[in-house]
Amino acid sequence: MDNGTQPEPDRLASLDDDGATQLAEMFRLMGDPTRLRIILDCLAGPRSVGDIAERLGLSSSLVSHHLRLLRAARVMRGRRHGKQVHYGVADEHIGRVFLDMLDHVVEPADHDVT
Amino acid sequence: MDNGTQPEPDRLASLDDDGATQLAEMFRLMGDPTRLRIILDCLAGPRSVGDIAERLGLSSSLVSHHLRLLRAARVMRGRRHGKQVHYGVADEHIGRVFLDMLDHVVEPADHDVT
DNA sequence: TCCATACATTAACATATATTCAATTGTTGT
DNA sequence: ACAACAATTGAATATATGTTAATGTATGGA
Repeated sequence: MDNGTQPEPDRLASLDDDGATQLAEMFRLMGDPTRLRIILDCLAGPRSVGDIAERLGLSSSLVSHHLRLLRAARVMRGRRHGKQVHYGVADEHIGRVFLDMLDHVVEPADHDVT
Repeated sequence: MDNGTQPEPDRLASLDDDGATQLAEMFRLMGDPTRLRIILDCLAGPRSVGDIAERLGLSSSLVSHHLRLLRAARVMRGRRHGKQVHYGVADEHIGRVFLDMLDHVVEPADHDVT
């Protein structure tokens, strides 16, 4: 493994500061354990707020607060089904992001600093 | 587009709370605009702290501070070259994560809530 | 060895964010 | 219309986080 100079497409290099901020906003949303657990729970399929709350041991209020943020950022989507609102992940890119990140986390150490 | 029930591998569903926290930690690191810009700048190739600072218009101190966090999380790696330390992205998964997220951000709206 | 450079670390401060509790809105069934 | 359940919202607070500035530590040259 060389880890050389230009291994990735340069769509990223061409990102202006504004685009970077937008990206960061997304990552920030997933950077909270509670929110992440909510997302992960819904990856398997749409769930109601109450269900999520119960399964994860959180208050409905808290779940709803987080979902509002995720909704606003189009990470998740809600649909009414009778009394309940079922939430699911907005698109498949989101799932990919998690899988790649998971690969990174799992990856063996191999880091010497200096 | 159906956005159905099980579109993603279930490696994610099998994540325990601890794994979720670990993932979240990674995302949190990328959730800061300054840090993200630092990472993006280094995606094209290893750079010294001073270079990064100058190119992004930040103080060396600030850059160093952020790099320490990124180093600790194995997102970035540093190598001494004489007086300077050149930083680069730790592995290629990281680059992928950005690209997928970029796709998500770019994706057209298509969201109706309720 | 002495000095200047390049980076790292620490501590202090300001800001932002997650969480809880209470009140409210919306929906279904009687 | 009323009661019961579900979800949302708002305000208050505790905690966490980013940023800055000051100090410390290696490195390379004279």
